[in-house]
Amino acid sequence: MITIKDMAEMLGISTTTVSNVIHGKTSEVSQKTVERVEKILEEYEYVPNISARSLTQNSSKIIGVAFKCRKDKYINLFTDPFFGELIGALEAEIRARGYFMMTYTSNDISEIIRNVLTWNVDGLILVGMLHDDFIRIKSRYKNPTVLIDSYAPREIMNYVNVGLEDEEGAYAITRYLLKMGHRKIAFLADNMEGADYTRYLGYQRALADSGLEMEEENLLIFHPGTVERESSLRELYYRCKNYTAFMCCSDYYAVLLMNYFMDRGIRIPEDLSITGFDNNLMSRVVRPALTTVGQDVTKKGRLAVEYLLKMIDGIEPAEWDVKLPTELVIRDSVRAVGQAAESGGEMPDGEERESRAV
Amino acid sequence: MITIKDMAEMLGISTTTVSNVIHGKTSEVSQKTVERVEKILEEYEYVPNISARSLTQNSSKIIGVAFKCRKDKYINLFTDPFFGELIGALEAEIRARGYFMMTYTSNDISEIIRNVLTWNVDGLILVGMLHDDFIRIKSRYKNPTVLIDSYAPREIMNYVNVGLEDEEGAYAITRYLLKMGHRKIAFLADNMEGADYTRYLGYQRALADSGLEMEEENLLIFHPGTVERESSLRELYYRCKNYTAFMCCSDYYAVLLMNYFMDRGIRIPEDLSITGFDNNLMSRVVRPALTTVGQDVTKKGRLAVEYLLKMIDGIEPAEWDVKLPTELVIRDSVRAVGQAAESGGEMPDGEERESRAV
DNA sequence: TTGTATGCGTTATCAG
DNA sequence: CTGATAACGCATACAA
Repeated sequence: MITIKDMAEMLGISTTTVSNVIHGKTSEVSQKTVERVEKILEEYEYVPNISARSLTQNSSKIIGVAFKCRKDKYINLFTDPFFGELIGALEAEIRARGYFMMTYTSNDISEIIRNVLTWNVDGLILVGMLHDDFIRIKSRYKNPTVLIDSYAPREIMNYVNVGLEDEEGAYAITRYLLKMGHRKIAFLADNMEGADYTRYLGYQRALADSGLEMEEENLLIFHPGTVERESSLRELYYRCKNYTAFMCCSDYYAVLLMNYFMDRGIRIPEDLSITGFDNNLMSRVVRPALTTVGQDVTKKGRLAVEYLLKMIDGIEPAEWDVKLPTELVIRDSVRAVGQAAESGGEMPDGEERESRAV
Repeated sequence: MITIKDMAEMLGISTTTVSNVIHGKTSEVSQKTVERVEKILEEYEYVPNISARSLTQNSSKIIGVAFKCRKDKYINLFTDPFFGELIGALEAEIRARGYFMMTYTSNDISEIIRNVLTWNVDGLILVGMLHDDFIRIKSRYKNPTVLIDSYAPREIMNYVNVGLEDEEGAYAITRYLLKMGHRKIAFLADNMEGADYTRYLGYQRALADSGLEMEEENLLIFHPGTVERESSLRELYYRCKNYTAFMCCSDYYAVLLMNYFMDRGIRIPEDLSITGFDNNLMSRVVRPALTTVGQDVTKKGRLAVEYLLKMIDGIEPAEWDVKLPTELVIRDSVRAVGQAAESGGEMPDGEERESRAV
């Protein structure tokens, strides 16, 4: 590893001059020196030492990306296609902009804080954080920060949240189910805060707009990590006769249910309709293909980086709460029932079915 | 951000003493001073500046993880559940050992080299590298390096490869198909090098052990990225009558085929048996659930880090070519045909079917 | 037991 | 146009 000092000595000039050439400040250097320096730069394949640069610049060129995860989901977090795509998008955009990505996955906020401070990262992207987590981080880390999919209150300034139109997405798919004639629609989630709560709001509004009342018994709320248990699934299996459709808050749960039910003789969608949320790889791969609410995860990642870098450059973002649109993705897991079926079960509002492909 | 110097001044002592306390060299410091320093350390929540530390130690505590990807797969790489799980496992292990992970995803090797050198990473984990890539990287980067799933020749020393018993895995699943009475077994892959070639070898050996000849027409080799094209799928659809089973080199291709065929009226496994490779999320989620070859991706990631850190600590690894075992995962995508069917189609060798769950 | 001095590689200031 | 020189934060050899 050759250093600036090495090269300066070899050429018998000062480190300043070499540094100037490296940074393209050629107006301050004679043409001849520039050429000599550039030659040796090439020859020895000089690569700057970022640690040293960070020290003088007080900037690391690192974007920290911190994922808060449940303890039991530790290793598996990125098995979830959503997180996989997100991290891929973040990495691509961060590197395209000349920064480096350092990821921390932990359920221990103070560990995240330590890492972020120790590396003096120029900016921070936070995924899966709750309100309190964010407050704690912000109290120690002062650089620009972007949240992804958080529903933190707006008391704290100097942050941007990049999220999803959860309410509208849930509204759209519930409305679709209603148009297909469904009246007993179960709502399945594993919590009632943040995104899932907002989705619940959309679900409820759609019902109300159709003159339907929210019924307590249609709300199927489990604790995180418990839906996949055999006992939960069995319970859902017994109760599913009460509904004609399940609206699930994630593709994962939808697929889980669908397979459990199908393996036990229930036909989807003939006997029961099911919808998901996210438009994951899974929802495409499964048969019947899942009707779901789509989001552009790649765009979400790209936008998060874009906003963050703007803030790093000292530009105040125009928006503080960016919400990406959702899209109703109609596939094969919902069928028309009752009146809607008799009238031919045609698509409402001219929405078109997606052509099938993995 | 408080520094050692700040604290030394506040206490009226030297930076050396503070530094010693921080590093637990308390034998060299009086009990009283230790306490004073520790108090201020806590109070001001001191966090070391790694850039500065890297500079003096000539070690960054960073493990670089570089993924080589096809240009068109750029962003989507981690959508693949395999890479998702792998990166999760790597990150967890790296951090548990007190290091930091920096990821680079690129199809440009020189970019990867630049990044690795610029950060002076202590060790490097390489995924998806071809032989030439590895040679190039090694010519400039001298620190310990671990390959994952590479089939590079052994000329270069100072590296460990963590891979899979591809040959045995392919042998096992082909043998299983043979026992189930299949004779016309197509082999589907998108290349004929590295892992896929080794799998081909296993496939061939199983046929030979059953006294069967490899037939040219049973080899379905496409170019990378072309299998998913409509034209390729159509071709496979037309040709599939010639076979009773497809052995695919990845779960992804198996699921792709299965859905394409099923959507066109072919029943799986009644009309056609299909097997995959990897035991991905997808293979579990799909119906019929996929019979496949399983591997422990999390363990693979953990082992890679383990070997790398050993080398960083100056310990010569006991093995240079670690191959993790595979496991035959029997689910529902293969049925018994011919004689095997008549004799009841029972499982060979007492292998048991896995109970179904997502 | 504690302190001084030096160097790691880079950049920036300022004087020549 | 060029070059000393100091500074970033930390660790360590050596001196006291």
